[in-house]
Amino acid sequence: MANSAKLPKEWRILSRRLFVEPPESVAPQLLGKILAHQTESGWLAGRIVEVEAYLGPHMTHPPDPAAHSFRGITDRNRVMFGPAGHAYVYFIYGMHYCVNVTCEPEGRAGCILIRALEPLLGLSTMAAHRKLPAPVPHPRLTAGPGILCQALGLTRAAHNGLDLLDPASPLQLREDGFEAAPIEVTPRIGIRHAAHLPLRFALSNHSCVSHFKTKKTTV
DNA sequence: CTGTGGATTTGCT
DNA sequence: GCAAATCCACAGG
Repeated sequence: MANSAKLPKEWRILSRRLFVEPPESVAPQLLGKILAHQTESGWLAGRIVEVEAYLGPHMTHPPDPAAHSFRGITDRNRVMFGPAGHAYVYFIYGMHYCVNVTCEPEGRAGCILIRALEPLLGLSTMAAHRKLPAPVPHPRLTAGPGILCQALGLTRAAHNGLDLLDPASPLQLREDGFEAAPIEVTPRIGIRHAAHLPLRFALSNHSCVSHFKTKKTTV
């Protein structure tokens, strides 16, 4: 009973216009926005504090071989080629889900990986999803692309392809007027290809940003 | 603190 | 077969 049946009315749904653009320009604008998931135990929500942009195959200056869309459409990545503002959820390393927001006009791929949240709503349910005894330090709840999906209860089967900008959707992106600054820009984490591109965006010095290891690069 | 192995889907070679 | 947009448990210094 601790969680809300409704989201605060001052949290507004984002405009789809924002997402019908290249992901490298949308990504920094997602910082400070809110990802919210409606579950049987109420709404779970967190503020986005770290994201990465992944460019579609139409982008050649530079190309982005790290993106799942780089070699074209597959069963897994199909929603990335659909309309903007939808959820692309994929399963990785046999273990974790990661959630992205699709960008670009329909027919073009491009997305933004949500890498870390600051928990806002439903913290005890998040702790239960994480199988950790509450109270859990906030970074242990949602600082990382895999664990934030675990905390919010997101899966490919249930959430891949959902419209994030529909007020009737169980998974939504909203804003509350939070000013996201200052922002730091760095290379992306955990990739080998195009590892030098400055496509990771995070709120500077935020405690819920993920701890990261940079991999060996091949390109 | 550092390093290593395991969980086991998806898609390319 | 194998690498990947990850995380955690556990071993050792």
